[in-house]
Amino acid sequence: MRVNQLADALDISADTVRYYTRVGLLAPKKNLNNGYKEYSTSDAQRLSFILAARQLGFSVKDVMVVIDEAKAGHTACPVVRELIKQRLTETEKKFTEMKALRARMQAAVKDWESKPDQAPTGQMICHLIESFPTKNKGGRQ
Amino acid sequence: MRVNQLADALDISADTVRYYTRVGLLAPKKNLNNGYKEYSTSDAQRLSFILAARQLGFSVKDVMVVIDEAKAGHTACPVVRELIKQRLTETEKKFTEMKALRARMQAAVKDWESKPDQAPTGQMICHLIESFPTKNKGGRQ
DNA sequence: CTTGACCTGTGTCTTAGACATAGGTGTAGG
DNA sequence: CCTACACCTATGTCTAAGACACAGGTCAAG
Repeated sequence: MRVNQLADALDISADTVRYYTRVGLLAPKKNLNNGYKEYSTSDAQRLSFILAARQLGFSVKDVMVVIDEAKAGHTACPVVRELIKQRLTETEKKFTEMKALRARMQAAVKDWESKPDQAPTGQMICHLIESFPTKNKGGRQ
Repeated sequence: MRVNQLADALDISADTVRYYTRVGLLAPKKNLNNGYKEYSTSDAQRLSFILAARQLGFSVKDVMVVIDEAKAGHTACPVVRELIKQRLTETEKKFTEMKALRARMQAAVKDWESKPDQAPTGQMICHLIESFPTKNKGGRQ
């Protein structure tokens, strides 16, 4: 199997396969005849695992840790449970931030629809942005 | 004003100030005596603008475009309205994806609490991940 | 003058691939 | 047998927005 065949089979880009190969998650043997990488069925199997893990929010490095654990013959389950809790915490945080960002952006879009254009001055670059209410959280004043 | 004073004043990291300087958004003059960068009040003012724009989801490159427009004497407002719509669309998309990701992760955490550890086999790396229900969207089969 | 704490600029590193490019492969046609 | 030409490949570089490491400079206390 060559890179594009594998990529097509799992519906991802060839570059993604190459990337996982580059970082050592996949280990195809190279065809000495033409230098092409030849992926085996077990590479495909491992790639499926990687994709499943990525779908669950694990980082590529996480996947490496998990696979190393399994290669050493240990159960990866405890590590997996620990890692996903960390990633979930991070995701929750980013999610909350993004929700707030989205709200700000929506408010700005709506607000700016009714406001006129204005030429820049020495002080102002864009009055739309500069006059938009800032939520300053750590209200030290 | 030196980099740390400016950073502290606006409650961001010195590296962020250095980054904006590096990409040309800030243009301090360098103290020929010691090579340090000296930020003026107008640098501080511009930095405030950058931060306000960043808070609204504009990319650093967006900010550069907006500032260039203003420096050319044109109103940046139309560009600003256009850009934020694009960014909002992207943010909505990422938000939706992240919401789904979060749901998957939460489900996985809960699911895995009750499942036992299992040693890796030649086929399985981690049964928790591999047996987790996959939402395959484009159900070609 | 020296010590030590702090500060600075510059260069490298990060994620997870996407993109560009030079060259190789394979097949249809001559 | 040889040439086009379409397609495929590996490798190297690039991305965003800073964080981090590090070697050297500055400044005040002693």
